Amino acid sequence: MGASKTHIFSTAHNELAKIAKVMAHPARIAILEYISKQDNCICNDLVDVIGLSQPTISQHLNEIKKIGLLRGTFEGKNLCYCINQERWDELQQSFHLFFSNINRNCC
Amino acid sequence: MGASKTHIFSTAHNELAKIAKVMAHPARIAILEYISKQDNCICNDLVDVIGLSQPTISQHLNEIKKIGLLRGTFEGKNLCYCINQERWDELQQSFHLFFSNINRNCC
DNA sequence: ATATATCATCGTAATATTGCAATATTAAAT
DNA sequence: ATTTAATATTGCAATATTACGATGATATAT
Repeated sequence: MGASKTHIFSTAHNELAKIAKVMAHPARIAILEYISKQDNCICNDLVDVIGLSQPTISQHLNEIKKIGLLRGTFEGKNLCYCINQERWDELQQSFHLFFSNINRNCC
Repeated sequence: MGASKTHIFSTAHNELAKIAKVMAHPARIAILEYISKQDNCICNDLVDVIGLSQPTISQHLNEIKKIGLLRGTFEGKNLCYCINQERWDELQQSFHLFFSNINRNCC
């Protein structure tokens, strides 16, 4: 085995799990936090800030990009990107809904 | 490699990543949602509800337990548990803080 | 006491993730 | 055109995760 049986779960459950998976690594949390606090788009300082190799940072950025959290140009020299705020708000709302939906009468 | 370099990240980043990791699987999202919506503690219906084998469900429950999200007794027959609401609120707050901390002046 | 039901643990196979060195690609600068 | 700087891709090794069958432990029912 080793692969998740995604087909037996609802789209909503798979979606939230996918988002959580991106956040399930301290490097990606650190990257997201760093970018989200910047005044401007950032370019080439993440490798120094985070402390992982350039290929590893690049891979982590790609995971973050996959769920639509980054805006910017991704070609050539001086890649410049920042948080996609609409998407950011969507994710925040997804987690909020998940955690809000609890039955306080239990136990 | 294969293992995360947790030592180079802050405790806060590692903590949030650890929580997200638990949520990074649709089965665990489904389990958490199901339990959190119940009126009473649940016992032996998760295997049927989720659709994974009993050992697999047991493992997922253990992951959820590790971050303190479950309350109840865990030995013998008729295991009975529900959501630890204090911890639930803590996690909600953690995600809320993470997503709130964004600089809206960028780009 | 024995059987039954429920949950945990062990062992194992399949797959995914993490990380980096080496290399490739891209665009600007000289 | 060549060099240089920034990012992406490839390939690989180490480790982690997912899933389940088999088995073990525990408590209730008969």
